[in-house]
Parts: sequence; structure tokens; C-alpha cells
Amino acid sequence: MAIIRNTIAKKAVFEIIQVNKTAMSQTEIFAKVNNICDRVTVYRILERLVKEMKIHKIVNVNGVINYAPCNSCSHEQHVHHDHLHFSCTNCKKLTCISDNHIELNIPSNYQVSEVFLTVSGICPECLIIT
Amino acid sequence: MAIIRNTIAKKAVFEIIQVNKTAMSQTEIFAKVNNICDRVTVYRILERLVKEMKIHKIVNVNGVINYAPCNSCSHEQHVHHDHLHFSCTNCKKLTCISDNHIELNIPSNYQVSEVFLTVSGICPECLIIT
DNA sequence: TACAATTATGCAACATTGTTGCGTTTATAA
DNA sequence: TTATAAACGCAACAATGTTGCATAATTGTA
Repeated sequence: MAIIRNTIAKKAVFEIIQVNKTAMSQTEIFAKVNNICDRVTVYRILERLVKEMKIHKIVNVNGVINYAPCNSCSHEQHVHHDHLHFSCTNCKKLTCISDNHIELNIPSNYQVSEVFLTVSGICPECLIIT
Repeated sequence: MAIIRNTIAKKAVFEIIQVNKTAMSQTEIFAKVNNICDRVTVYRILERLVKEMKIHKIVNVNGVINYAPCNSCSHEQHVHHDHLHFSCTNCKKLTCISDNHIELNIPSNYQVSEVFLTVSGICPECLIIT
């Protein structure tokens, strides 16, 4: 069993994700760590944090991978969470909305493991501006 | 207003997408056009076909953008379609399942335009093999 | 049928995002 | 304090997507 280490860079990356309200991409996160570590290290830290179930990995409508904190998430929910994500087409920000429990009609010969629900449109902040 | 042209390459790309049962990435589509045109041209054709509403642009769970034909899609449905996509974690194929109409609880200050619903797991073909 | 207008293409070059290998550094338990 | 394995930096690479510009091809019209 691997020993998990809490390095300076890891703490910094986790802190950034925790503080931010919207989900962030690797690029945005790396821009915020202020050269505390290498670009590659950020990738590897994010990978580890996902594996340790401390953050969520969410794909944006554009195909950009984003990371968000998972505050109210038990391990159970993690495996099969009916989380809703809002992807703003204007500011490109990805926001976690709430737990929208949904009913799906999937043929029984498909083995479902996770449900990804993303809604695109204009977020409140962008609506005010325009 | 731009005049839409039906070129050889465009017809070939559209044909490939139509015939295939699962959604395909640009890479897969380009591999099938057999050097009838350039890599860049495929990108531009796909862009046009999406704009002309002849194909769907769907993001896979991994962040890979896939393209699928939209057979039973009126323009109305296109703007706000409650389409369900199944993303196989084994063979990476993306399949359009059916029209799953879902109820969502989104705060009124969000302006919704599209709903993206993707379910990951193991597809029937991969279930048989393993 | 030939021509003009403009859409579509090819090519080259670049940008972004993510991955891998390997030698070195560092955190943690003993 | 030290040994050990985790984490890191660097360089190099791979995949995917974008842009500019000169050239080719399609389509409506004369």
C-alpha cells in the first residue's frame, strides 16, 4: 500500500481548488500556484487528488477537463453521484449546482457506473453584465 | 448569407458518420476518409456540419469530442435535446441511447440552453467479451 | 457552356494540452 | 538520524486543435 504524502505543492493545489467557487482547469490552477512547482507536477497532483477522492474531475462542454472540490461527498456518492454541472458558454466557467436526482431509462444490457449531467447556458453573473 | 457547398470530402465525412453506429472522434473520422482530404479539412467540415445541424457534437467522459449523426432531430430538439449518451470505459465508444426526458432543478437565475447527459460504464459488447 | 464570385481546400506553421522516462529531491516512519 | 519510497523537475514527445494565405473547386448566372 502506497503512503500518501502531503507536500507543499499538493497543499497549495488543494487550497486553490477549495477556495475557488467554480471548477478550474489544469491551466488555470497552474497559473495560480505561482511557480511553486512544475507544470507536470500539477498534472500529477491532480491525478492523485482525484484518486484520493478529494476533488472531482469534470469534463466541460468544450471537452476541457475541470477540477472541483468535493465537500459533501461520501465515498458512496462518489462512485455514482447524480451531480449537476452548469457550463457557462460565455465565461466558460463550470459550476456545481446541486444534487439533482434523476430517473434514467437505460437498457439492462448496459452496465452503468457513473452519471454525468452538464447543462450549458448563461450563468447569473454573465446575465447581469449583458 | 453564405452558400453551402456539397463537396466530395464533405459528402465522404457525412457518409462515414451516418453509417457508423457509435459516435466518432475527428481522429477516427480522418482515418476513414482515406486521404481524400487534409486533416485540417476534416476539422473544418465537422465544424460546418455541426453548424448546419446535420451532426451532433458530443463530449466523451474523457474530454474527447465525438461526432454523431442526428437522424430523428428537428431543429427544435436540437436547441434543447434531452439526449442520453453512453460512454464505455472499456472500448471508449460513445453511443446514443434514446430520448430520456428528465426533470431538472436549476435555479431560475441560470439561463439553460442545452442539457448534456452522459452515462459511463460497460457497453453490451464489452460485457460479453469480459 | 463559360465565367465570375466566393466557398472550400492544402500546406505549413503554431498553440495547447497532456504524457513518459529518468535522475534527483524530499517527506515520513522507524 | 536514517532508510525508503513517494514526489519532483526537466526534457522530450504525442495528440489534438487552430490560423494565415495562396490555390482549387463549386455553383448561380450570363
